[in-house]
Amino acid sequence: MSDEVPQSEAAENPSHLEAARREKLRRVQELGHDPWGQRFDDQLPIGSVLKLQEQVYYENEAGEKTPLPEDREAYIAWRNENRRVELHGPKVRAAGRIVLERTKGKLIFLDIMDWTGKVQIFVGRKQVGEENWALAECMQLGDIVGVDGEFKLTNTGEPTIFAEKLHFLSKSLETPPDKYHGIHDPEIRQRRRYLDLIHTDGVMERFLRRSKIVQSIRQTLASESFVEVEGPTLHSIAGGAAARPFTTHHNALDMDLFLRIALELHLKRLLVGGIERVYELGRVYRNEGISPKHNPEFTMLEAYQAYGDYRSMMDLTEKIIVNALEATGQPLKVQYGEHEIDFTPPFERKTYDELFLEHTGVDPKDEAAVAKLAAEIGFDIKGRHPDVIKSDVFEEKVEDALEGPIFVMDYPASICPLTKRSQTEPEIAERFELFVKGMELANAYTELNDPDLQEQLFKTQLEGMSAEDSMAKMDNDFVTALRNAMPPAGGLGIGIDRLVMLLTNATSIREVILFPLLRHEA
RNA sequence: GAGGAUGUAGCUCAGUCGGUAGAGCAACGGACUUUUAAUCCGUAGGUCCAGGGUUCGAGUCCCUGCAUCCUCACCA
Repeated sequence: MSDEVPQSEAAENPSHLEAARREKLRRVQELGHDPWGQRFDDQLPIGSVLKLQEQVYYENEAGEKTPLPEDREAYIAWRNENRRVELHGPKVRAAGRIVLERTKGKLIFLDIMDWTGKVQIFVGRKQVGEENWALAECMQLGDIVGVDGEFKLTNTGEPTIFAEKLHFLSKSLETPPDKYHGIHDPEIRQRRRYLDLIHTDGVMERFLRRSKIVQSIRQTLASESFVEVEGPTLHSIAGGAAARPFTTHHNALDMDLFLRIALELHLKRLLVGGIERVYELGRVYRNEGISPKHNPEFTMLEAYQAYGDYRSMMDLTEKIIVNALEATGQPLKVQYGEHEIDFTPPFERKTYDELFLEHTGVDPKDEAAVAKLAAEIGFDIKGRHPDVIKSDVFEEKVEDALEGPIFVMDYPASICPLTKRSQTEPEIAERFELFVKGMELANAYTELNDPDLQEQLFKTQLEGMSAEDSMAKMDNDFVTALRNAMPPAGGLGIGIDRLVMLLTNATSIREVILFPLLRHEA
């Protein structure tokens, strides 16, 4: 490196904390080591290292290999009586980030952490020699280092790798957060998720668990012969749900486009095309408010099964959730905040009307009574469709009260423009929503496959409902697809982030999304 | 979009009635060969979120803006 190499602004004008770190970096280079490290083979995950503890032994007076007292107290007592006895343990190589450092004279204790665990490293000046000692003196909190050594116990019974050779793997130029308190500022936790993953207990576990849940869902669907596909995220008509879309533009085609708000309409086209069990697990985008339960981009599962109906989707929903619990090593009754959620199947199943009556005391079929109740709550009822009014009351009085898990079945048909009507009661749509802790977790229909009715419903804008609030957006291309015969089918949507919230005991959706949307930094 | 809370050293936080900016951790120098949030001695580190106002004097009081969190609204 010559002096003419341009340096970053930070390098030219470092804080005293950074200057100290750059000085250590320089000394690592002086010692002939690469501060940014090299490929490091054959290292054992720290979690696996810790499992080797039972292999630690000593030789008794007869020269026989003897295991150590298992109990830590007993070991310490034994050790105090037998300080001179040499311990033997397996040779290991490990790598990780330094999260704690204690120096004691010519000793350095480092705690290094990888994504499987944390282990202590003992560096004794006499034991490792001057070269390694000099390198160890350059190691700071936040640096990533490797070690070769013998895995055994200290006098206090701490499982420890006794360093024989040290490796510098990557230098941190930034000072890590408080080693005891970590990061409390939720803004830093979200903007700099890497620090959160390192320093906040449970964060790594939660995101690894999210991955396991998603993996399990794919397995469950595969075992039911569903095929995963990828539909377009750029739509010319943002249909399939009631939400405001994000808008964007394609320059070469000079074409306004929307980011998808649902997966539905393209998956149903594939049902027409003969992919009889099809699903997509992907991101959708809704230009709506942000809350502990809402992020502008979130992950959705939608699955469609030819020749099924909404009842088939209830069974599938239960399977997906129960398997996800099993895959993450959880019981069917999970703790969520102060409460317990019992996911033991079958989940409770009740109709919309039953629940309406139960929670309001008003007969849902009595339009006048429902309207009166809505007016009492404070809803504007003028010029609005009776079912829209009923739906408002339902959301206000019933949904939040549903502890669940409960399948709410049979919605008013007029608010479900993509759903097949009940054969016996045409004013009822074969639709369910799964509620848990007042949160809508899943939504499913017997899919409407009558192209004429679909076209008619797309045209019908319910009174008092804005275009954005309506799921009914004319999509001629989709209607044309239906004209080619879509098999009768069940369809299911599950909000993956919310499922992960429930299965990882998170109260905010931002705790289960790695990089939630934030405004520009102040 | 509305209301409330918060914003001080790299991190976690104090800061009284408006009167020269504080601690712990981290950093730097030193002591210590089985420590573990190690300990002890010493040193350094600040655009008090930003801008304006009141005042002899503002981290503190007032106004505006920005960001985060919470509640509500919209939504899944």
